[in-house]
Order: sequence, then C-alpha cells, then structure tokens
Amino acid sequence: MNSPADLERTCHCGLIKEGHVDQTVTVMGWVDRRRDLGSLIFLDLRDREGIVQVVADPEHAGTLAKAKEARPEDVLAVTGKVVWRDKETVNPEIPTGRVEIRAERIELLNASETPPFPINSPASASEETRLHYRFLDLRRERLQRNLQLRHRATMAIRNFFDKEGFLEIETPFLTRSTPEGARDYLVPSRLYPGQFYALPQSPQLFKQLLMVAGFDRYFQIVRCFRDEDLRSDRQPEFTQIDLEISFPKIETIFKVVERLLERIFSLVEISVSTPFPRLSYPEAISQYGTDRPDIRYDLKLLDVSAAFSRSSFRVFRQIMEDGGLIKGIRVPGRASFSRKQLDDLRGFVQDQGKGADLSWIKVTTEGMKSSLPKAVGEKELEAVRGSAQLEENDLFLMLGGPQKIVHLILGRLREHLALQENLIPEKSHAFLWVYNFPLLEWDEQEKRYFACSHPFTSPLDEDLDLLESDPARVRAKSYDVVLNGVELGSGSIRIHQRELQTRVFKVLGIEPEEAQAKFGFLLEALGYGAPPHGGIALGLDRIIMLLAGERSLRDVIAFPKTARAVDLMCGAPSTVSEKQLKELGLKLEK
RNA sequence: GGGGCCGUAGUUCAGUUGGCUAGAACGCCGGCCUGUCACGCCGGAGGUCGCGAGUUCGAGUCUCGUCGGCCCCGCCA
Repeated sequence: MNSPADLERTCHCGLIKEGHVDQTVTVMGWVDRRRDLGSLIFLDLRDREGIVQVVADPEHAGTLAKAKEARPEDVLAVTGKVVWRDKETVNPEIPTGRVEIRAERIELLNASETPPFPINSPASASEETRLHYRFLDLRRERLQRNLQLRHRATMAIRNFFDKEGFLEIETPFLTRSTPEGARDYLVPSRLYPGQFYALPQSPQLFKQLLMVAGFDRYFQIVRCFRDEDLRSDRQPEFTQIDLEISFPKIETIFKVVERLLERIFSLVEISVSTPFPRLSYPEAISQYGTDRPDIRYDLKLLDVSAAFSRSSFRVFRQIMEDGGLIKGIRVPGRASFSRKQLDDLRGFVQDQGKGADLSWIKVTTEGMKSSLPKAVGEKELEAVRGSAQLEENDLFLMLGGPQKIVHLILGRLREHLALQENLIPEKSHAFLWVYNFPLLEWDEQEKRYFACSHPFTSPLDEDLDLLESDPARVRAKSYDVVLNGVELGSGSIRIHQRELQTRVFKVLGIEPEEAQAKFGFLLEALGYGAPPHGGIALGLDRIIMLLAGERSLRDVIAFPKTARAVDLMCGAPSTVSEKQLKELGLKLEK
C-alpha cells in the first residue's frame, strides 16, 4: 500500500483555509472519525496541524466505497475541491470548519489496527498503556501541542543566545566518573576492560574548560544523566539549558537568565516582570522553610520564640534551652477551623516524622483559644498575638523544635495549607532568586563535609577566612532561580584559581593525590590563565512542563521512562548477550 | 531502602456481608440511513478478574507472596 506515485500532498489538513475554496487540494492524514450516513459519508482527516472534513458522496465514483472502508487511524490521501459549507453546517469548533473537501479521489495509504485507546479524545488511558503505545499517545493532540511548544521554546532559546553572543558547543557524553554528586550511569569500555565511561550528570567541567579556552560565552541544550530514584519531575535523562560566562558579575548572569525566561514565557503569552525578587538562602529558609519558596502566597513563618522565653510550658522552654525555636504560620480567617480540621493538620505534621507536634492558637470574638496547656496564661498568648500580629479570626499554627526541623516541617505545612485552602492565585508566575547558599554541609553519617552545590563553587570573598576554621559558615557565590516553588535552575560563580580549588578539595576531604588523579585536568587548566567565570543550568523539561501546564515531565518528553526508569515501549533496560558481556570483560553475579 | 494508592472486556469503570452464568458506557464487527460533526437507529461479538499460592462447599471479593503502574519520603553535588 505505497503512496500512489501521482499523488503529492499540497496542504496540511489543519491548514485548509477559506483561501483554498475552489482549489483542488490533496491532503494526507489519519482518519479521526467517520460519520456514515449511508449515501453520504463524512471523514475527519487529521494531521499535526489539525482536522479537516472530507465529504464522500455518490457523485464521485469510488469515493463512497473507499470512505465506507475507512477506519479510525487509517492513513488516507484525499484529493478534492475545497468548497464552502452551507451556513447551517459550519462547524465553529474547528479552524477549518467553514469549508470542507469534496472528495474526488480517496486512497488508502495504510490501514490501522484498532487503537488501544482513542486518539481523538483526551479521555485518558492508564499511564502504562499510554507509555507502551507511546507512538500513539504522541499522535494525540495534547502531546502534539506540548512537543510543538517544546520545539518553539528551544528555537527561541537558541536564537536568544545567538543574539546575546553565546556559542553553542557540544561536550562529550562519554566522560569520566567523578566523586560526589549523583550516582553515575556507567558505560563499560571494550578497549580497556574493567574501565568505564560515565554519562555526564552535567557538562560542568567541560564548560569551565571552555571558559579557560577563551570562548567567553557558551551555552548548550544538553542531555544529562543521573542514576537516582525518580519523581514526577525527575527523569533519569533530562535536558538542561547550560550556560557559562567569562568575567561575569552575578548581575550579568541574573540579567541574562531573566531576559531568557522573559523570552521563553512570552511564547505562551505570560509576561514576566523583571528583575526577579531576591532572597538570601537564610531569608528563604527562615521565612518560608525551604530554599525554593513559592511566593505566590504569603503564610510566612513567624518566630514567636520570644513570647515563650519565660514560659510556664515546659516543652517549649526546654526546646529553647536546647537551642531550638518556636515558629508559626498565621492563617488569616481560619479561626473557624473545626477540631477535625485541626487534628488533620496535626496528623499531617506527624506524618512528616521527626517527632514534631503542632499547636494552635485561635483569635476569636470571645478571646484567644489554644491547644497549649492551661498553664500557658493569657499573657503569653497575648505575647504571641503581638509578635505574630494576629488579628481577629486568625488561626496561628505553631511548632517548636530544632531550627532545621521547624523550618522543614512548617515549610511543608505552609504548602499544604496553601493547596488545601486554595490560597494560590491562578495564572500567577512568581519568579525569584535565592542566593548565597552555604558552600558546605556536614554529613553526619560520613563524618565529613559535602559541597552543597558542587566542589567548583566559589566561596564568598568575605568568608574565605572561615574555610578551614568554620567551614559550615562559609557562604557560596551560588544562586537558584525558582518559579512557583519549583527549582528551575541552579548556578554559581566558579573557583578560577588553582590554590583556592585545592583548598576547597582539602576541606572536602579530597587529598592532593586524589584531587590530582580525578581533577588533575581542571587544576592544570586553572593554572594556565583561567578567567573568572560563572554560569547556571536551567531544567528545560521543567520549564516546558510549566509552560504547558503539565504536572509530569513525561508529558513534555517524547519518549520518557517510568518511575522505575523503564522504557515500556522499547523495553529498556534489557539483558545483553553473553558475547557482548565477554567483549567488555564483564561477568554477571549468580 | 521505606510508606500510600491502583491493577476486572480493546478503553474507562461498576461489582454489596464470599453465592457470578462477571455488568455498564465508549470502542469494535454487521445492517439501515444524503448534511453529519461525540451523527442516529437496530443487532452482535468480546473476560486467564495482573500472576502464584492459601483459607473456604464456594474467591473478582478474604489472607500471604509476587509482578507492574502512579504518588510521596529517603536519595537527586
């Protein structure tokens, strides 16, 4: 059933316009629907641009019989004249609805099996079925739209960077495994049995070396690989918009990224106001309990420790003696919450583990009520009311404990409340920068410091003196760009001096010999006139997901993997032959 | 690694306290129909109840295991 040689497509189905009226056209596409009225058959023919109605009637010999045979998802070629529809039969639902094609010839190019789920309806099949028949799911309008949007976005991105003087330069996928960071995907080497390439978690070091090489401004739309457990917003391979700039001020990078995001979001008619607000890491944590706050709504975390400094409530007093604090969230107008609602919130907090317990205060017309023990007097409640600026009908939800836990859990409670109480304004887009993350974090299990970002992040100049004496207090020249509580990208000014890089390695417990073995090429490069440089990497899939209004990365990636990293369509991963293993010098256990 | 939800015609689902010869809608197949557009009307086919054990006179339903999908925690420099 090859395409008849004399037929050539002259127009996409979805692009047939009033201007085609009286012209003879040939369209090729999939049967979306057949409406068989006996001696008159309507076929909706679909391609990526949309749908056009084809009419088969007895006046054109053969078309009726061909149309009768047509089944959903058959591929047809239709030649005919474009004609106006009668006024009464115009379909205002589709862009081509004022015209139709009166078929003179219909050819079946390829028949289709009955599809496992309807292509022409958004009614969903299970994710499992959709992924198994991904080629059919992709044929549906939603994914067609998402991937077309993705194309337009990547085109806009490349255009943007070109105009801004960036060069797109490719970096290797077969590279070397480096310590720290996520688990690597490994590729065994055939020529060097027992040795492995690693797929890049990001092109971090290569782009730094491109700066050393003098390329000055680099970008790449590049695949990255991380062998970690997945989420709806995490795939094992994902795409970054990666960029690096020589001689930058932090402002330089912020401005480029703001302009870029402004450009990308303009594709879906979202206007982005720049510059983005900025929060330092400590501000973000203390006000929102997270390093990627959703600032579309308020519900800030308020410190009311002072109100309990001499409390008769022993639990709170003890918390403060242990160096902890008491913080809470003012929920306006929710003093009306029932016992059940409050218990549910308490349950939510308890479900987070960590042994935290939620207390509440209500400001009602009959005075203050609270879940705190009776021993906590009116005076203390008034003190809370004062420091949290509670108003009548407000509910105040409180948590005491070590700083880290209070912030973590109240941060989650804040998000939970916003969702539950519908406090998130629709169609608002709250971008922000979070900056000055800690450089290092102490790992209690491994008894050593880890880089919060990566080991090439530069410390703040004014904190350099603390690097050896009090590493945990050293802040980094790092920054994240956040949208609606989603981390879109993360970057930093890098270390460009060999001495400092060696010092940081040392603090991380990477001794000079190991540093030389694993990062020798970087240290060497830094010794040959590396320019100051910095950059950022943005998650392209996540950006597209937000642009498209989707909740899962799977809906903006053509061939995604399941939550357990399986490709249900092609069946990856799979076993390989004994011969392949042997060539690689590999032997499987058991 | 841990927790939660789910798995029944092609698809989406229903299936009471264990009694089922397992239903519905859509889809599919056949017939009728010249202005439909979710066309309509008439008829029909279609099931290893994810898989495997167990309890029971009897299991879609209860128990255990297992496989798969989704969500979350840990993890993701």
